[in-house]
Amino acid sequence: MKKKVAEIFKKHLGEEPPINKPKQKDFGHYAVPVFKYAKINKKNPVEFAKEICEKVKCEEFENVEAVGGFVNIKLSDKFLDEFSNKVLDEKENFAKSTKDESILLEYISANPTGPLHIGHARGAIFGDALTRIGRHIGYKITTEYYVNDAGRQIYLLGLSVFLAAKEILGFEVNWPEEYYKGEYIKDLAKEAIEVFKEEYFKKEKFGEELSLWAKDKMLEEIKKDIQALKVTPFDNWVSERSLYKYWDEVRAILEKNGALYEKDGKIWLKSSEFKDEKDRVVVREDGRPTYLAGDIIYHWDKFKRGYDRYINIWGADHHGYIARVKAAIKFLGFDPEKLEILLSQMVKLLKGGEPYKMSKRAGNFILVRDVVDDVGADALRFIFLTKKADTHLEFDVEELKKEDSSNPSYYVNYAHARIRSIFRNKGIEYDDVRDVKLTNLTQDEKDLLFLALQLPYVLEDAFVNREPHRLTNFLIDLASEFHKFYNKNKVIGSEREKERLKILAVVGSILKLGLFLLGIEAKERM
RNA sequence: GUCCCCGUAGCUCAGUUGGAUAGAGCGUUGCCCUGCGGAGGCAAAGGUCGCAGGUUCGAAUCCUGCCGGGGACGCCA
Repeated sequence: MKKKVAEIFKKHLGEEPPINKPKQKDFGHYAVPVFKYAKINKKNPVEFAKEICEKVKCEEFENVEAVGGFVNIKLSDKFLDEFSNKVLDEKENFAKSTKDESILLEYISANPTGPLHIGHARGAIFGDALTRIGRHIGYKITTEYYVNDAGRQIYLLGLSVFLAAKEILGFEVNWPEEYYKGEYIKDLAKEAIEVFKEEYFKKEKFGEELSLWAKDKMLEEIKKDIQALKVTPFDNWVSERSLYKYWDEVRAILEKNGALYEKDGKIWLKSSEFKDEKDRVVVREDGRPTYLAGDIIYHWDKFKRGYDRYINIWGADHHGYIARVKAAIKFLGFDPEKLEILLSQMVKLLKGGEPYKMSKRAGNFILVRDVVDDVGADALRFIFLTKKADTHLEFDVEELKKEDSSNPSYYVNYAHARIRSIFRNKGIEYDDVRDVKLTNLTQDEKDLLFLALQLPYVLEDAFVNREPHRLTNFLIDLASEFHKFYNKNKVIGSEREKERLKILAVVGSILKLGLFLLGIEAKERM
């Protein structure tokens, strides 16, 4: 719609001008500032706007007028009707598009040493919303979860389960400084006793088999958490452990490119040559590769798979890590510009005004599952998706339980349910009003319809900027416009009943599709 | 000390590659159902957009420097 307008202006200005939303509704649907073009043509902006005005008049526009240095445009009913039919014909396929870009999106990638906590949920929901929106508008997105199933943390997981099992069996246990706490460890320990038998835990030491078993169990839990959050299932699960066999090969490439040197018996990556503060160890004195080595192999593996773009969603606490990974990618001979790292900031959870504290190691973090059980996945998704992912977010779980307007997910759902209720009462469906011609639209009708038809641009905008919250806020706006309209204008029994039903059908379809792309179910009734 | 995020109404936050009189929800106050879902709507009140410069027709938005809040800076992963 916007594109069509831009094309009409292009004929007269030589290029597609910015098409803005006017600040005031009475100015029209679109506003085109012509200051820039007036300057090029050395004319007064006000005069120039008037000139352009005369040139762009056509049947697509009901009215075009110059105000100051702006050209304001009102779209014709015919134009709006055409797009409405498109919405009703295409239904859930509306605003679909095609793109050439292939994207590998890696997100969550939480350590398989415990269930997902609320911070992970934010990244999960953010990633899933991006995936849904991106796929809808045609990006070829592959989703991936990187499983950190190697290293010290996995050992610690095994140790924690081992000691917990000993304690259950009545042995005296000396807990080390660092271990995993929480009920889930005890649950794992109980199960481990059944699987590995009591004898196993009478020994002094445990083997890797216990760690790996516990890791697999945790991974199953994480998969359940992901499901509980209604996240689209991942395409790939990549194991860190399985990558180390390529280390020699990757190391050879790094050496060839002069990325490594030896010092103090360790091998270092010259990451400081690329914006990192200092060089980083990749192989320890004892020959064991560090976590960074694993990540270098992983990104080598990713880039070898040949995607156009790579997106990683990381917790904000990893931001210091970006420079070294990008440096490594450069040393491997790939283009680090293709890797985009999005950070999801901390979530501060409140309950009744009191702050919750989160800690990964301690047992007092907030489990995703608990919150989902408490408020539901939809409400949680909605609240996370109303804010930018890279800013701190604070919310009170009590707010999400409220079934009133203070809870935005109810507000939007209510608008949808209200529309569905109208059609239910009438005993008809959206299709039944598809062929109604929209003519002589009132200002209210136009405003509501026009807003609903913005969805395609909102989707592009939300994805390109990696900001799915733009879609969420759009839906809140649309719901609000609808409520206003409905309060003011009678639908059933009105002389414009058919036209209004068609408009509501469009709004209802858009609300449903928008919610779907956020991974939220649009309710028929509440 | 270095790096990242943030600073907009009492609170939580939007503000679309710089555009017209800066927005929403909550909270406060007052209204609106013989009208289809009042789980709504309308109105009032509430702002030096952290501060100071700069860029230009034009800045909450871009640049620089300060101030304030949060976070990260391992041979942990």
